[in-house]
Amino acid sequence: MTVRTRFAPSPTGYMHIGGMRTALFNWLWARHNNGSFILRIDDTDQQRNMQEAIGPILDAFRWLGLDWDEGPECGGDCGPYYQSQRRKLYDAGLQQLLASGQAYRDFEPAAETQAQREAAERAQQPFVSSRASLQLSAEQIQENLDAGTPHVIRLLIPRERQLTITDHVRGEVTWDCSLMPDPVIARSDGSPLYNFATVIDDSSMQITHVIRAEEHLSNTPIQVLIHEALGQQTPEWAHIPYVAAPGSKEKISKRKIDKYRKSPQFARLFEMGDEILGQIGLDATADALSPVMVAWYEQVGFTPAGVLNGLVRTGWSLDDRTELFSLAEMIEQFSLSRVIRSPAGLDPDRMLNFQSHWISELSDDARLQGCLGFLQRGGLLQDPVPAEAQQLTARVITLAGDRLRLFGDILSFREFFVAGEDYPFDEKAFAKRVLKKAETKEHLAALQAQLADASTWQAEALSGLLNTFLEQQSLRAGDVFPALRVCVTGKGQGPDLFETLELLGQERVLSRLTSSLQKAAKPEVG
RNA sequence: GGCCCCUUCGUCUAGUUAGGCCUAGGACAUCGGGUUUUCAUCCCGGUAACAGGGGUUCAAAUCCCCUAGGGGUCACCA
Repeated sequence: MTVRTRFAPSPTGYMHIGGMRTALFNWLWARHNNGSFILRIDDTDQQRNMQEAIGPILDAFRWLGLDWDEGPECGGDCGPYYQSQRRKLYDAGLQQLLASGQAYRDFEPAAETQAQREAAERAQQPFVSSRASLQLSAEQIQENLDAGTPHVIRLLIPRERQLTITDHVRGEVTWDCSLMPDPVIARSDGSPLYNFATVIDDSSMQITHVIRAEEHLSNTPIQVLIHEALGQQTPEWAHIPYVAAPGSKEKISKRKIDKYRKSPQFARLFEMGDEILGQIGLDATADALSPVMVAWYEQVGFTPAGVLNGLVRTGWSLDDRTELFSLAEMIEQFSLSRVIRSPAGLDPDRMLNFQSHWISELSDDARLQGCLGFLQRGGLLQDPVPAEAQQLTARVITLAGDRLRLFGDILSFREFFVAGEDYPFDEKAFAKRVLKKAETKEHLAALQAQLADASTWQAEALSGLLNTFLEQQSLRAGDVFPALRVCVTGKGQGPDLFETLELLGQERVLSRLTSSLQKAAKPEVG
């Protein structure tokens, strides 16, 4: 039998990082088995702008390169793929259960049921349905129906059952059905509830493996019972642990972003993001854009491979040594049996580490393409990027080397993209490397004269010039190089100085040196 | 509170199914050293864990029991 897995998001308008991990596991299991991956929109209770609500979700899949064989946009043999359009199927299932007596119309007022539930809770007893409506005669039921008395449809739980499932990650899990209330499967307006619609859909879409977060574990006995009542085969189950917030065991949630901002584990990631998002005109404090959302990673310049590797290694491992997985390797190696049982916290440091690895695997051109958009949005490059600006960018990227961990990091090399001095200037570094020793200014002035006379402005020649200068003046590299760097880049450290000078160009180096020396002459100003 | 799940270094994890190869391995983070004009990279090294208590056994991270802690879920949400 071909494996068919599904991911069934409700249209919320964003893609949660934990949900993405669940989707990835489903996708990997399908691909690993040469099966199909289905995307289904669980919108039984939503009535909002669908495009707006599912767009970001589909975008996240597309960005990560996770394709779906059936679902929105592409359709498929088991469509439609929106629950809101599958009402006929649900109604038929409901009729079947009603006819077979495995479900019943419950006319008990909701307030009454609620009161019973509360009473049971107060008495510290498990709550089970009163089933008062089961005592109604056929005539009474018809009268109620004719009178339009509101009622829901409940599944009749077989209370004598002990129900055991064999879960791919939890093993055997057993429930005592005598402790379960009869679940509502259709609202008083006749519309189906999640547990019921899901079962109908999983069955009619021939889903073989339901891989979902463990918060659904308690829904499983109900779903098994519905499958059985309908005479359907049950899919195989795999309840994977939810993704926890860094350094905690709590499910990561978009409602706790303020708390995460203050957590030491998360701090670095937020800082990096804020720095970048601020420069490209996005609101870094918006709840919709945080490391809880997949979109955030794209917006700050993660690569899909980095995010994917991070996700697959939270809650799953191959063995005791393999950390790096390309998408192809994940497909090859993924298995449900090696999913971890306990919740795994999202680890920002490892995310970053995987990201640095995968960005370094990219071709020069891919890195260039990734960075250009950030420079444009940051206002440092025009929209059609002029050829020479592209060349410059490519050279800055090469120079930056592994300092470029995110595409968005290119924005921290602003000094190469502006003609004037509109870039951050590290005053502390300036004070330490330039102002601290009086003679440094003289050295820089002498050096500037030589740089002004330089006829060839290339790294190699500049290296020669600078080293010769050191010899002439009997100085050490540390006496001049760091100072020169601060003067022309505003930074206390960075990539190779000679390459930096070459890329900056003679004109900018000289003018920035001039203004730095002016500044040094009157340090009290500013 | 009921039901269910989980518990190995700071973090992600290997080892638990078939007890001995585990004086518990790896990775990330961290600390120290080396390379480098600085930073980053890279190389070398260090710190650091079987939740607790009882059993069973020649032998337990691994099996059994109890306790504790953490979490999920208890809707006419999904």
